[in-house]
Amino acid sequence: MPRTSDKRERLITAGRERIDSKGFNRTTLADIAEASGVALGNAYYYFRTKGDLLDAVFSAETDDFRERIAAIGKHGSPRARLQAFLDSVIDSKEPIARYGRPIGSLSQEMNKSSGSSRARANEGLILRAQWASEQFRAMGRTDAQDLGVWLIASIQGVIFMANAMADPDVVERQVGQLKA
Amino acid sequence: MPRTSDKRERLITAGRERIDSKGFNRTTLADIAEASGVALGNAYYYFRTKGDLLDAVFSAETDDFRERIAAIGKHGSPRARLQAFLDSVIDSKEPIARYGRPIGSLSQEMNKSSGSSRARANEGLILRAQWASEQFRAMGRTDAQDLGVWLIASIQGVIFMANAMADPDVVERQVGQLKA
DNA sequence: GTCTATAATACGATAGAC
DNA sequence: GTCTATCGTATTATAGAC
Repeated sequence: MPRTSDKRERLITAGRERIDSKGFNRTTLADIAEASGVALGNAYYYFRTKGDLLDAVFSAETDDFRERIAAIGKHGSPRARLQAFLDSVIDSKEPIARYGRPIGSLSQEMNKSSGSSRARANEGLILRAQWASEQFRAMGRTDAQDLGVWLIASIQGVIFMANAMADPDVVERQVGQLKA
Repeated sequence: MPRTSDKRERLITAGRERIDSKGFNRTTLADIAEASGVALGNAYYYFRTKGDLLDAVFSAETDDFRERIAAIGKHGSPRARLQAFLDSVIDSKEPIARYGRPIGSLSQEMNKSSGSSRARANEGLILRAQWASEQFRAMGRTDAQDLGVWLIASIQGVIFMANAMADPDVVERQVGQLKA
């Protein structure tokens, strides 16, 4: 018996994948547990409720985004950073068209299960907008705030349409336009 | 005993309102039935399954959109028509920021309950994009198709952000920008 | 067509042995 | 820490009287 196990992490990873593709409400704990190779009852050793697991999923997603912008931070100019960010969106065009699930869209789905989840989901979106606004500000734009919100909104919208049209190229063409 | 009753329609209207505000998965049939003043069991006389009711809700929403563009059609120029459409979005900024529920966002929530629902939800989005593309085409734009998709994507994205930020003015400012 | 039960099921959560 | 079994409850859906 190992003193430490990676089950907690496996649950988060599997939860993230299932929730991304099916949505929170339609993803059951049994589902996540099975995908993780963890017994249903055992999952409750790691998370007191389903909502707690969701919170962990959101935190993991936010951490990932922070890592992404940290990596992007190496690019010299704010403009290059924004473009690198858009490139990273294009890179995931296939899963986007298939699942159509920007992390933020989850925020609309929840409310009841865990009071903090909605805030946590929105946090991801707002964090992105803040980061984008910073880049625009560094570019000397006076309307940086609105521009940041606009950029993230546009990406969310494109993801949405690409999913509705089931066409990954929509991501590429539209985000390509955004870069200009 | 009336030969015809408006219960079917009442169920659709109530369903639409509840689903708009709470989402499909968290809206129960008992909930809709009560709001309609229809007994739970009786609802099944009108709709064989919950998914069937959802389909009817989507059809109603699509019909509404067709009416809206028919009314807008009176405006002389395609440009004026597009602007009238954006105005209609701004007009509903409060419910948008509160519920954050563009009809299209439902498409991500469903799949299981009724196979056709997802297609039906996407249909609403695609219809909008087609209409917008037509206007751009009438304006002589060669990239009309992409522009139409872009416009609808932008609106969806803005609605999204406005909801995340719980700020109706985001709708007004961002859609105002789109008009330019 | 409409109603009041109630069946059937799905799912979150817990109990308790190991 | 992990497992199997099960409880409690919410919700879709049906049965059957009127």
